[in-house]
Formats: sequence, structure tokens, C-alpha cells
Amino acid sequence: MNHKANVTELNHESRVQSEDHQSIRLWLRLLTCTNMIEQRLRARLREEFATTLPRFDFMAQLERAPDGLTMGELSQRMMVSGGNVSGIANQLEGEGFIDRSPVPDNRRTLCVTLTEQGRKRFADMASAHEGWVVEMLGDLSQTEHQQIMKHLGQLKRGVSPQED
Amino acid sequence: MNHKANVTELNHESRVQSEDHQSIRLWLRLLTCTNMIEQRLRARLREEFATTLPRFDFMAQLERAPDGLTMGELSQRMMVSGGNVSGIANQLEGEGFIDRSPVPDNRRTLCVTLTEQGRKRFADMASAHEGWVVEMLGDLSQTEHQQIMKHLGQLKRGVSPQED
DNA sequence: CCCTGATACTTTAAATCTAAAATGTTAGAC
DNA sequence: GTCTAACATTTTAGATTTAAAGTATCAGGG
Repeated sequence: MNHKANVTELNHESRVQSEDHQSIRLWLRLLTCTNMIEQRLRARLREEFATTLPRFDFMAQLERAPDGLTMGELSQRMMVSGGNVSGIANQLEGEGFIDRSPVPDNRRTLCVTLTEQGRKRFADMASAHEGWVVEMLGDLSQTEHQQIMKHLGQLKRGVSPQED
Repeated sequence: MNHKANVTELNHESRVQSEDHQSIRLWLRLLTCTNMIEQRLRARLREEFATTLPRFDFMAQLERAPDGLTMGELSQRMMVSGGNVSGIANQLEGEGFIDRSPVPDNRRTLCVTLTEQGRKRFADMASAHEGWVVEMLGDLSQTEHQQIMKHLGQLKRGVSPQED
């Protein structure tokens, strides 16, 4: 019995049934796509750079903010808890990839920046990372890319404006 | 200075810059959408049902498989490691929501099913969960829904067929 | 000045998650 | 029958994550 084709398709969406609401199907497909990509990126970063996705994300946020970011800004942008950011920052600081320096007018705040070594390290990883993402998503045509971006943009706006 | 509008927009995509590759932007937007939804669902499940997303996911997979699933099938469908599934199964079994029973023709395998109590418990959570998802994604029109599903389907197929 | 509440960050405790090793079972080769 | 490799699951060790509590700082009113 050859059920390989089925097996490779097993994921969150396996649970949908005909009576399921459209929105549930969409959510599960979204979750599946993200998990698939995330798992592959995670494995590659570990194999080739002995690092993790959150550590990469941390450095990526800093690379794009030449003036540095506060711990709180990093937490927001990475969409993880503050305690999480503290932990990763401790590691990266210990390894010499980032600096945490006090801000003159607010002693509560720390400004985090990449060190020169951190920038170099990130540059290596970033080009490999971009290659992996293009490998996974690059098959889509220009038009398809734009359409998906547009639709995810709508989706994002729909999710956002909710006050509890 | 009113920068509330900016603050609420901070997320993974904050790091994109004009020279970034299209595929990176798409990936970050996908990640942002998924994280936003996941965080809200996680909070609601905790507040209203004192449970977690992986536990909910575990039970959801079972609900849709009346004949039960093996531990391995659960691992695949939930897209998490086997050890993880063992841990959650221990909890849910201890609480009386699932059964793990041996399979006659293969003593390695366990068949996991929802107990009656588990089915009842899940039914409560599922209807609330569906409401939350519809609340977030339901604003999209029928056509938009279909288009996004189609595009994510393409994306999923593009990510999938990669052999390391 | 002294409170009060908000803010920025860190620490803590508990749950989750992973990769890898360990255990027990199966199937096929010989 | 015995060996070997593959398989299904659990266990282990360690890293990650979160929510919540804790610490320190700030800002404003009285």
C-alpha cells in the first residue's frame, strides 16, 4: 500500500472537515504554511550556523535599526515576551554580538546595538537565510507574490483592530 | 507626540527595508499574521478555559478522527516532536480526557481517542474557538477567503517538495 | 517632598519544545 | 531460527517560552 502521498500531506489541516467554517480552514492553512517554513529555517540555522531562529530574529531587528532598539521595542517587533528578550540578549551579549548601553535621559531604558562582530556574523547568516526563503517562496510569480502580500495585508488589518 | 498608530504596527515586518527581497517580505508578513492570531487564541484559551493551544490542538485532531490516532500520527498532524506529544498525552490522560489503548496487531502502536468527558470538554472549547477565529478572519468576503486559500495553497505546495 | 500609578526591564516558576538516546517491537534477509 | 535494520513510542537533558511577580525608575498631583 503506497500512502506516501498522504503521509507527506499530514499537518494541521488534516483535521478540517466539510462542515468546518471557512475561517477555521483559512486559519489552519495559514498555521501550516508558517510552521513548515519555520521548521525548515530553524533546522538550517542550527545545522549551518549553530544558532536559533529567535537569536537570528533578534539580530535581524537590530541590523535594520542602526541607532539601536530598546529591549521593549525588540520585544514588540519580535512578538515575544520581555523575559524572552532578556534571555536572548544575555546570550548574545556574552558572545560579543550585541551591546546593551544605558540611555542618558532614562535610566530604565537600555539601548541595544549590534557590535562590529555581530554585524559581520549576521551578514553571513542573512545571505544564507535569504537564499533559503527564496528557495521556498521564489517559485511564485511576481503577480502571485503581490496578490498574496495584498491578501495577507487585508487579513492582518482584519485581525489587528480588536480590543479585548 | 502621537505615535500610537506606529506602535500598534510593530511586528516582524518592522525590519523590512526597500532593498529586501520580495520573498523575505512575504515570509515576514506570513509570520506576523500567524503570530497575531496565535497569541490571541492562546490568551483566550487560557482566560476562558485555563488550557493551552497545544492541548487544544491535540484534542481537535482527535475529535476529527473518530477511530483514534496513533502517537506518531498526532505528532505529524500537530507538526511537533514525538516527545512533545507524549508529554501532552500524559496530562490529558491523567485528566481523563483521552484514552491510550494498545492496538492488537502491533504492540508498538498506541491508539489515542477522546473519552466521553474529553468530547464534551472539547465541544465547549471548539465553539468558542470557532467564534474567535471568525471574529478575526470573518471580515473577509467569500471571494477574498477563496483567493487567500488558493494562494496559501500554492505557497504550501511550493514549500513542500524540498529534499535536503 | 511624598504618593500613586505607570513604565522598562529582569527574574522566576511552570509549561512546552526539541534532538537524541533508550526501550521495546516488527519485518525481512539469510 | 537468528540477525539486522526499521519502526513507534518514551525518556532524557537542555533550551525556549510564557505569564506573572519583582525591581528600579519616572511623571504628575497634592
